[in-house]
Amino acid sequence: MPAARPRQADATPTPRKATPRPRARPAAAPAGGVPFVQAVDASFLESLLGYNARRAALAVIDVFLQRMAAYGLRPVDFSVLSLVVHNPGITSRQLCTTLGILPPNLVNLVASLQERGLIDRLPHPRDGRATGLHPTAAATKLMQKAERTAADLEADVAARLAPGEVATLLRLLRKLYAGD
Amino acid sequence: MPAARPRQADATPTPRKATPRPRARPAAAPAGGVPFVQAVDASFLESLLGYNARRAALAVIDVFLQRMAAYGLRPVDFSVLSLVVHNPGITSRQLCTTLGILPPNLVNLVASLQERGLIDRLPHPRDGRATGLHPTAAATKLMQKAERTAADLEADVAARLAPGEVATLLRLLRKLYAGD
DNA sequence: TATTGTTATACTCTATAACTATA
DNA sequence: TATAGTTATAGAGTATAACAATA
Repeated sequence: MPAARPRQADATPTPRKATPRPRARPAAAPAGGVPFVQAVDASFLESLLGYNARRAALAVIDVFLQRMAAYGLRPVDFSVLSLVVHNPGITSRQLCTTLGILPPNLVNLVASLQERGLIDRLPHPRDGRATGLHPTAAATKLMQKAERTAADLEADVAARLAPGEVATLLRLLRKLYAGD
Repeated sequence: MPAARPRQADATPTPRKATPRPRARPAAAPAGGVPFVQAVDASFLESLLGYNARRAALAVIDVFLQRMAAYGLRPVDFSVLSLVVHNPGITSRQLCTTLGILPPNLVNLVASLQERGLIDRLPHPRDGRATGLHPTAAATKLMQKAERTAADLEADVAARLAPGEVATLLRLLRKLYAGD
């Protein structure tokens, strides 16, 4: 990464003027006037996988966010707790690798869950450098409900698709990021 | 949101102790000892659409980010410029609605593109409150190459899928966020 | 020497309130 | 009054460098 990308820099003073644009395919404008847009044409963007995958992810995650608020869990909290419940003794490093979180950014997240009484931290039995993360009884109970809610949400979203399309979609999505 | 999430606070002293966990399905640990994890089980998360859609989006966008760096364009810059090129005279409001960006966050973005000589701003011919955004010749030239690069990238990603699966994937993704 | 976990820090992204000019 | 654009600002999310303890 080259740095921060300056805001006010300059490089190009932007003199270029406002070429009257003689008759260059007006978007939705009259004859020779300044064109304006009535209906936005986003067809090119909509042809891109990244654009569509991001929009779909945001739509699903938005619903996820709303329903998990009842448990005081953001998506990342849910992900971490789910992994801890299903993998008692998992280390921070393993969480980071699995979820793509950087270690410094996991510290406060885990500390917060510990303060809420959802995670116990015990010395790792094989590696003195590491700390094992263990679900408390409260966490196990909470995640039973939360994962049920997630499954319900999944069913609701699946209702937008035809039977079998959910499995197809999951399979294709996994093929996209497999190996990353 | 309750605030900043305290660092060392306390609230719950986390006494809960380390329940020896008699024989409760050890993740990968021996008999009665503290369990630890050898291979992380992420099967539940991997069954969720949101999780997979997000990972796929991030994987694709990451490649996008790398290749567009050659043009000095982040994904959002590409999206904005693409819409401006295909919709000369589009307004900030129309960009925000199409891309899901909040107006205050578009201001510096557009200003930056204008400083780079890629966008001209002209008064809207029908609405005195609005400003039409127009591509400069440099922007048109740049986006011809950038959109070609995006199409190439699309083909590379599509190589991971069988013929026809890309169309299927796009169709299913759109069904997920349709109406949002 | 390499790795785990941590602190401090900085940059980016996203969100809200409030203001102006025009419709 | 409602909308387009803007400013200022706050809050998440994400990133790097550097350190202590252990492997």
